Amino acid sequence: MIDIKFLRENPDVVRASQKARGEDVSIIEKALAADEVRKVALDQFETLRAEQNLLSKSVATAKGEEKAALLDSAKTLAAKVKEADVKRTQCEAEAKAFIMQISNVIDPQAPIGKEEDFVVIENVGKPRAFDFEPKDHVELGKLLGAIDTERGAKVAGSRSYYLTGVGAMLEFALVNYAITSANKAGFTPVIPPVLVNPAAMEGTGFLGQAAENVYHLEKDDVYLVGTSEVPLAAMHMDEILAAEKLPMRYAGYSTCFRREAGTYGKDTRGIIRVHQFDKVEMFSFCHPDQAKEEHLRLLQWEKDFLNAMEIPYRVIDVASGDLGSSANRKFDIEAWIPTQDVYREVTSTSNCTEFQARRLNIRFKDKDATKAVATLNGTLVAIPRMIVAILENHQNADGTVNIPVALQPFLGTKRFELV
RNA sequence: GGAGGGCUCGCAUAGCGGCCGAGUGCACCGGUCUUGAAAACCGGCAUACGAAAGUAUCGUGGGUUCAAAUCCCACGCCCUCCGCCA
Repeated sequence: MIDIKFLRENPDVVRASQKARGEDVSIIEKALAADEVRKVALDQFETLRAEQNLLSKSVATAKGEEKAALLDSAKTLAAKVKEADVKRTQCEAEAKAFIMQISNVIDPQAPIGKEEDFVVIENVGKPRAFDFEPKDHVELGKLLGAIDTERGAKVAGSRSYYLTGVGAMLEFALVNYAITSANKAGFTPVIPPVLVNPAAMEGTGFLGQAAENVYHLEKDDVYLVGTSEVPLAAMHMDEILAAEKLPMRYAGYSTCFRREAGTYGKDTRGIIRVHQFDKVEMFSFCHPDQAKEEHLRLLQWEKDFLNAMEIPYRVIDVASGDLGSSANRKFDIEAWIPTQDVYREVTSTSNCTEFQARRLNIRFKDKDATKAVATLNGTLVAIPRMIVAILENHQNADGTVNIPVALQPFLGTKRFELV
């Protein structure tokens, strides 16, 4: 949710932001108008209510006929108050509905444009030159006994898979390495709930346009999270955090569930796009003035991870049109996938400034006031995509795969052998 | 799944339908006193919107009433017991 005061004072900035995102600009006039109507309705209600409170008090002390007369006028006033109250509630809901539709104001430094208008910030490492025909991760996964997509489909449908043998071990190694390094960097490791209530989902902004990609368990009205960002952000919902404790950083390990609606035919082979996967996610609550720096720190931790995995990648500054509604800037890291001959997104970090915290009502006390904190998130490792990158980039001609040095202690070997 | 009990300002509690946005204790902050501290004493201590007046908030939502923390209904959460269970 954007700051209504900011909107009132800087409608042009918000308008420009909406436009850059390719989103509805007219919503701003509607929101401002509805806000005016809301204020009038609120004022009318409050005036009547004040009158009623006053009158009610005099009823208490009055006696006899005087009391009867007062009661009479109090009754008619009560009806008016009720009417005004209904109207106020209505106007408030309308105004809020408009305001909630407005996305976060983009960072002026974010590139303007559509999905393809991202800016490459840097390239790290060089795509490997193979002196043999590289196999894709599906084939390698079979040879190593690591990935079984056929049985995944048999048992759970498309976009499902089994990680077996070294595939399962590789997940444990990746998670261990990720959590261990995050812990060293000062993150509190967290295993959050993956089944959350509507308030958590709504507050983190996943019930808007993103709703169709979320699994909902109707009978119990709970949701399966698509990322641990949801339970991590909602962890401090309705709390006032101690200013001196900021930034508060958490590394959450959880399963993520995604319906992948509307992606038929996209990445159907392998485990690039799946309904269920595990992920270690970084989440930070920080002072709004620190958000930009914190965002770069999250990006650096992501790069450290990719570097440790010895995988060539590039960092892109995501264009305005491709930002999530809560983010004001987003950096993606894309790993080189040899058999696709392209860079594919493996991690992503977003600066949500105070946008998300305002919805979730997460604040801190400043000298002069209680204000919303800034929230930021970033992927440390999303398992399937990292497995794809490792298998494909570190494969040998015979189908064996070399293990990055950083993971060797967790796996007790330097190479995955054929089964 | 069944049976009970509870949800009030950081914590613990008080609260007759009007004098309750709400008392008390603890904690916390400021001051007096003290070489310093403790104790004692004095004062301050919920949040949001608003320039202010004011309005709203006693788990949440509805209802009764001129008037609800207080009465009624529904839901949520917590606790205890029984059943089931990794």
